[in-house]
Amino acid sequence: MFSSIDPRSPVPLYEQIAARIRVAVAAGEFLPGDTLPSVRALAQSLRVNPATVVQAYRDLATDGFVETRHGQGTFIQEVSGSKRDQERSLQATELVRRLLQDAARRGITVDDLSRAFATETGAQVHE
Amino acid sequence: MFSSIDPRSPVPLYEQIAARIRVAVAAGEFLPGDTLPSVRALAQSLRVNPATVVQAYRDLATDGFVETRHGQGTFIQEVSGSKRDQERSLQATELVRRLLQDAARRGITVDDLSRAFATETGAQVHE
DNA sequence: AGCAGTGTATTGGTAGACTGATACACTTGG
DNA sequence: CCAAGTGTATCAGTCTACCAATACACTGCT
Repeated sequence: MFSSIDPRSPVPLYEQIAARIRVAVAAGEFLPGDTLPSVRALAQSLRVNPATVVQAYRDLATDGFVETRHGQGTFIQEVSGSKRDQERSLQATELVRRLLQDAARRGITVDDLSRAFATETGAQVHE
Repeated sequence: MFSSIDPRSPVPLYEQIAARIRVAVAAGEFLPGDTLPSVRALAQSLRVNPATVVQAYRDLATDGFVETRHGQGTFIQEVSGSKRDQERSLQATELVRRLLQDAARRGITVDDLSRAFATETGAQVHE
Protein backbone atom coordinates (compact mmCIF):
# COMPACT_ATOMS: atom_id res chain seq x y z
CA MET A 1 0.00 0.00 0.00
CA PHE A 2 2.73 2.48 0.85
CA SER A 3 5.10 1.31 -1.79
CA SER A 4 5.35 4.65 -3.56
CA ILE A 5 8.11 6.20 -1.47
CA ASP A 6 11.17 7.45 -3.32
CA PRO A 7 14.27 8.14 -1.20
CA ARG A 8 15.97 9.91 -4.07
CA SER A 9 13.20 12.43 -4.60
CA PRO A 10 13.93 15.97 -3.48
CA VAL A 11 10.61 15.79 -1.67
CA PRO A 12 11.29 14.85 1.96
CA LEU A 13 10.29 11.33 2.91
CA TYR A 14 7.97 12.48 5.66
CA GLU A 15 6.10 14.67 3.20
CA GLN A 16 5.72 11.82 0.78
CA ILE A 17 4.34 9.65 3.55
CA ALA A 18 1.92 12.31 4.79
CA ALA A 19 0.74 13.03 1.25
CA ARG A 20 0.17 9.34 0.62
CA ILE A 21 -1.99 9.08 3.72
CA ARG A 22 -4.01 12.15 2.85
CA VAL A 23 -4.78 10.62 -0.50
CA ALA A 24 -5.69 7.30 1.08
CA VAL A 25 -8.11 9.02 3.43
CA ALA A 26 -9.63 11.04 0.60
CA ALA A 27 -10.06 7.80 -1.36
CA GLY A 28 -11.94 6.24 1.54
CA GLU A 29 -9.27 3.66 2.29
CA PHE A 30 -9.38 4.88 5.86
CA LEU A 31 -12.46 5.89 7.79
CA PRO A 32 -12.70 8.15 10.84
CA GLY A 33 -11.66 6.19 13.90
CA ASP A 34 -9.46 3.79 11.96
CA THR A 35 -5.96 3.36 13.25
CA LEU A 36 -3.02 4.04 11.02
CA PRO A 37 -0.15 1.56 10.93
CA SER A 38 2.06 1.91 13.98
CA VAL A 39 5.13 4.07 13.64
CA ARG A 40 7.39 1.04 13.74
CA ALA A 41 5.30 -1.11 11.43
CA LEU A 42 5.09 1.54 8.74
CA ALA A 43 8.74 2.43 9.16
CA GLN A 44 9.77 -1.17 8.64
CA SER A 45 7.43 -1.56 5.71
CA LEU A 46 8.89 1.51 4.03
CA ARG A 47 12.47 0.73 5.12
CA VAL A 48 12.63 4.08 6.79
CA ASN A 49 13.44 5.29 10.26
CA PRO A 50 10.56 5.41 12.75
CA ALA A 51 11.35 9.06 13.43
CA THR A 52 10.58 9.86 9.82
CA VAL A 53 7.13 8.31 10.11
CA VAL A 54 6.66 10.18 13.36
CA GLN A 55 7.27 13.46 11.60
CA ALA A 56 4.74 12.59 8.93
CA TYR A 57 2.15 11.66 11.55
CA ARG A 58 2.87 14.80 13.52
CA ASP A 59 2.28 16.96 10.45
CA LEU A 60 -1.02 15.22 9.85
CA ALA A 61 -1.96 15.71 13.50
CA THR A 62 -1.11 19.40 13.30
CA ASP A 63 -3.52 19.71 10.41
CA GLY A 64 -6.16 17.96 12.49
CA PHE A 65 -6.17 15.20 9.96
CA VAL A 66 -5.26 12.59 12.47
CA GLU A 67 -5.10 12.21 16.23
CA THR A 68 -2.26 10.49 18.03
CA ARG A 69 -2.74 8.96 21.46
CA HIS A 70 0.40 8.14 23.33
CA GLY A 71 0.65 4.42 23.89
CA GLN A 72 -2.40 3.66 21.78
CA GLY A 73 -1.85 4.62 18.20
CA THR A 74 -2.67 7.16 15.53
CA PHE A 75 -6.28 7.53 14.50
CA ILE A 76 -8.05 9.09 11.58
CA GLN A 77 -9.73 12.17 12.94
CA GLU A 78 -13.43 12.75 12.62
CA VAL A 79 -13.84 16.24 11.28
CA SER A 80 -16.69 17.92 9.56
CA GLY A 81 -16.26 18.54 5.89
CA SER A 82 -16.62 22.26 6.36
CA LYS A 83 -13.84 22.40 8.90
CA ARG A 84 -11.57 20.42 6.63
CA ASP A 85 -12.45 22.75 3.79
CA GLN A 86 -11.62 25.71 5.96
CA GLU A 87 -8.26 24.18 6.85
CA ARG A 88 -7.40 23.57 3.21
CA SER A 89 -8.41 27.11 2.40
CA LEU A 90 -6.05 28.44 5.04
CA GLN A 91 -3.16 26.43 3.70
CA ALA A 92 -3.96 27.52 0.17
CA THR A 93 -3.79 31.14 1.27
CA GLU A 94 -0.44 30.53 2.88
CA LEU A 95 0.93 28.95 -0.27
CA VAL A 96 -0.36 31.78 -2.44
CA ARG A 97 1.19 34.38 -0.15
CA ARG A 98 4.54 32.68 -0.50
CA LEU A 99 4.08 32.61 -4.25
CA LEU A 100 3.38 36.32 -4.32
CA GLN A 101 6.44 37.09 -2.24
CA ASP A 102 8.70 34.94 -4.42
CA ALA A 103 7.30 36.60 -7.50
CA ALA A 104 7.74 40.10 -6.14
CA ARG A 105 11.36 39.38 -5.36
CA ARG A 106 11.96 38.51 -8.99
CA GLY A 107 10.08 41.38 -10.47
CA ILE A 108 7.19 39.24 -11.62
CA THR A 109 3.85 40.99 -11.59
CA VAL A 110 0.51 39.70 -10.40
CA ASP A 111 -0.66 39.82 -13.98
CA ASP A 112 2.11 37.47 -15.05
CA LEU A 113 1.07 35.09 -12.31
CA SER A 114 -2.60 35.33 -13.18
CA ARG A 115 -1.94 34.40 -16.77
CA ALA A 116 0.42 31.58 -15.83
CA PHE A 117 -2.09 30.31 -13.30
CA ALA A 118 -4.86 30.37 -15.86
CA THR A 119 -2.89 28.50 -18.50
CA GLU A 120 -1.60 25.94 -16.06
CA THR A 121 -4.96 25.18 -14.52
CA GLY A 122 -7.31 25.87 -17.35
CA ALA A 123 -9.18 28.39 -15.28
CA GLN A 124 -10.12 31.79 -16.58
CA VAL A 125 -8.87 34.82 -14.73
CA HIS A 126 -9.78 38.37 -15.41
CA GLU A 127 -10.00 41.59 -13.52
CA MET B 1 21.75 53.39 -3.14
CA PHE B 2 22.04 49.73 -2.16
CA SER B 3 21.54 50.32 1.49
CA SER B 4 18.53 48.05 1.79
CA ILE B 5 20.37 44.78 2.34
CA ASP B 6 19.49 42.82 5.44
CA PRO B 7 21.93 40.05 6.48
CA ARG B 8 19.45 38.67 8.99
CA SER B 9 16.68 38.18 6.49
CA PRO B 10 15.95 34.59 5.48
CA VAL B 11 16.17 35.80 1.90
CA PRO B 12 19.69 35.12 0.63
CA LEU B 13 21.88 38.18 0.22
CA TYR B 14 22.47 37.54 -3.47
CA GLU B 15 18.73 37.45 -4.09
CA GLN B 16 18.24 40.70 -2.25
CA ILE B 17 20.94 42.28 -4.36
CA ALA B 18 19.56 40.92 -7.62
CA ALA B 19 16.05 42.04 -6.71
CA ARG B 20 17.28 45.51 -5.85
CA ILE B 21 18.94 45.82 -9.24
CA ARG B 22 15.88 44.61 -11.10
CA VAL B 23 13.85 47.27 -9.38
CA ALA B 24 16.45 49.93 -10.14
CA VAL B 25 16.39 49.01 -13.82
CA ALA B 26 12.62 48.98 -13.89
CA ALA B 27 12.65 52.43 -12.28
CA GLY B 28 14.97 53.72 -15.00
CA GLU B 29 17.93 54.27 -12.66
CA PHE B 30 19.95 52.22 -15.11
CA LEU B 31 19.71 52.33 -18.88
CA PRO B 32 20.75 49.68 -21.38
CA GLY B 33 24.49 49.79 -21.82
CA ASP B 34 25.15 51.27 -18.40
CA THR B 35 27.69 49.46 -16.29
CA LEU B 36 26.75 48.14 -12.89
CA PRO B 37 29.10 48.78 -9.98
CA SER B 38 32.09 46.44 -10.09
CA VAL B 39 31.85 43.28 -8.06
CA ARG B 40 34.41 44.56 -5.57
CA ALA B 41 32.98 48.05 -5.33
CA LEU B 42 29.46 46.86 -4.66
CA ALA B 43 30.69 44.19 -2.26
CA GLN B 44 32.58 46.74 -0.22
CA SER B 45 29.69 49.18 -0.30
CA LEU B 46 27.33 46.48 1.01
CA ARG B 47 29.92 45.02 3.40
CA VAL B 48 29.50 41.71 1.72
CA ASN B 49 31.81 39.23 0.03
CA PRO B 50 32.56 39.76 -3.66
CA ALA B 51 31.45 36.20 -4.38
CA THR B 52 28.01 37.08 -3.11
CA VAL B 53 27.71 39.94 -5.57
CA VAL B 54 29.02 37.64 -8.29
CA GLN B 55 26.19 35.23 -7.65
CA ALA B 56 23.66 38.04 -7.87
CA TYR B 57 25.14 39.25 -11.14
CA ARG B 58 25.24 35.72 -12.52
CA ASP B 59 21.57 35.23 -11.77
CA LEU B 60 20.75 38.46 -13.56
CA ALA B 61 22.90 37.37 -16.50
CA THR B 62 21.12 34.02 -16.68
CA ASP B 63 17.84 35.88 -16.97
CA GLY B 64 19.35 37.96 -19.77
CA PHE B 65 18.87 40.99 -17.62
CA VAL B 66 22.51 41.87 -17.68
CA GLU B 67 25.62 40.92 -19.60
CA THR B 68 28.99 40.34 -17.98
CA ARG B 69 32.22 40.76 -19.93
CA HIS B 70 35.29 39.27 -18.35
CA GLY B 71 37.75 42.03 -17.53
CA GLN B 72 35.37 44.79 -18.48
CA GLY B 73 32.37 44.84 -16.25
CA THR B 74 28.69 44.03 -16.00
CA PHE B 75 26.33 45.85 -18.34
CA ILE B 76 22.62 46.38 -18.43
CA GLN B 77 21.38 44.30 -21.29
CA GLU B 78 19.44 45.80 -24.14
CA VAL B 79 16.40 43.62 -24.61
CA SER B 80 13.11 44.30 -26.24
CA GLY B 81 10.18 44.76 -23.96
CA SER B 82 8.44 41.81 -25.49
CA LYS B 83 11.36 39.52 -24.84
CA ARG B 84 11.54 40.65 -21.27
CA ASP B 85 7.82 40.08 -20.94
CA GLN B 86 8.25 36.63 -22.34
CA GLU B 87 10.99 35.91 -19.83
CA ARG B 88 8.85 37.04 -16.94
CA SER B 89 6.02 34.93 -18.23
CA LEU B 90 8.26 31.87 -18.28
CA GLN B 91 9.37 32.43 -14.73
CA ALA B 92 5.80 32.99 -13.65
CA THR B 93 4.86 29.64 -15.15
CA GLU B 94 7.67 27.96 -13.30
CA LEU B 95 6.58 29.46 -10.00
CA VAL B 96 2.99 28.45 -10.59
CA ARG B 97 4.00 24.89 -11.40
CA ARG B 98 5.87 24.68 -8.14
CA LEU B 99 2.83 26.04 -6.36
CA LEU B 100 0.61 23.41 -7.92
CA GLN B 101 2.99 20.62 -6.97
CA ASP B 102 3.27 21.83 -3.38
CA ALA B 103 -0.48 22.08 -3.18
CA ALA B 104 -1.07 18.62 -4.62
CA ARG B 105 1.27 17.13 -2.07
CA ARG B 106 -0.84 18.58 0.70
CA GLY B 107 -4.15 17.62 -0.74
CA ILE B 108 -5.06 21.15 -1.68
CA THR B 109 -7.20 21.43 -4.76
CA VAL B 110 -6.88 23.85 -7.65
CA ASP B 111 -10.17 25.37 -6.56
CA ASP B 112 -8.74 26.16 -3.15
CA LEU B 113 -5.82 27.85 -4.83
CA SER B 114 -8.01 29.77 -7.23
CA ARG B 115 -10.04 31.19 -4.40
CA ALA B 116 -6.98 32.03 -2.33
CA PHE B 117 -5.34 33.62 -5.34
CA ALA B 118 -8.41 35.71 -6.02
CA THR B 119 -8.74 36.97 -2.47
CA GLU B 120 -5.04 37.71 -2.13
CA THR B 121 -4.76 39.59 -5.38
CA GLY B 122 -8.22 41.02 -5.77
CA ALA B 123 -8.58 39.33 -9.13
CA GLN B 124 -11.66 37.43 -10.09
CA VAL B 125 -11.33 33.79 -11.07
CA HIS B 126 -13.98 31.57 -12.41
CA GLU B 127 -14.26 28.57 -14.62
C1' DA C 1 3.39 -6.24 38.25
C1' DG C 2 4.90 -7.29 33.99
C1' DC C 3 4.89 -7.45 29.11
C1' DA C 4 4.08 -6.11 24.55
C1' DG C 5 2.30 -2.88 22.07
C1' DT C 6 2.14 2.16 21.12
C1' DG C 7 4.05 7.21 20.53
C1' DT C 8 8.02 10.62 22.21
C1' DA C 9 12.37 12.89 23.05
C1' DT C 10 17.22 13.52 22.34
C1' DT C 11 21.24 13.14 19.90
C1' DG C 12 24.32 12.66 15.88
C1' DG C 13 25.49 12.28 11.06
C1' DT C 14 24.88 13.80 6.17
C1' DA C 15 23.89 16.82 2.43
C1' DG C 16 22.92 21.12 0.50
C1' DA C 17 22.56 26.20 0.47
C1' DC C 18 24.85 30.32 1.66
C1' DT C 19 28.73 33.24 2.53
C1' DG C 20 33.53 34.37 2.91
C1' DA C 21 38.63 34.10 1.67
C1' DT C 22 42.01 33.63 -1.61
C1' DA C 23 44.19 33.02 -5.86
C1' DC C 24 43.44 33.17 -10.84
C1' DA C 25 42.35 35.14 -15.74
C1' DC C 26 40.94 38.69 -18.90
C1' DT C 27 40.92 43.74 -20.79
C1' DT C 28 42.22 48.31 -21.17
C1' DG C 29 45.24 52.39 -20.95
C1' DG C 30 49.59 54.20 -20.42
C1' DC D 1 54.70 45.39 -21.53
C1' DC D 2 52.80 46.26 -17.28
C1' DA D 3 49.75 48.04 -13.95
C1' DA D 4 45.18 48.61 -12.43
C1' DG D 5 40.92 47.72 -13.24
C1' DT D 6 37.46 44.02 -14.19
C1' DG D 7 35.05 39.19 -13.67
C1' DT D 8 36.11 33.95 -12.40
C1' DA D 9 37.18 29.75 -10.04
C1' DT D 10 38.05 27.04 -6.06
C1' DC D 11 38.08 25.93 -1.45
C1' DA D 12 36.63 26.36 3.56
C1' DG D 13 33.36 27.53 7.25
C1' DT D 14 28.58 27.89 8.88
C1' DC D 15 23.98 26.90 9.08
C1' DT D 16 19.78 24.37 8.28
C1' DA D 17 16.78 20.55 6.84
C1' DC D 18 16.50 15.85 6.75
C1' DC D 19 17.04 11.32 8.37
C1' DA D 20 18.71 7.66 11.42
C1' DA D 21 19.81 5.60 16.00
C1' DT D 22 18.85 5.04 20.59
C1' DA D 23 16.71 5.45 24.85
C1' DC D 24 12.49 6.96 27.12
C1' DA D 25 7.28 7.19 28.45
C1' DC D 26 2.54 5.86 28.14
C1' DT D 27 -1.49 2.30 27.64
C1' DG D 28 -3.93 -1.94 27.80
C1' DC D 29 -4.00 -6.73 28.72
C1' DT D 30 -2.97 -10.64 31.52
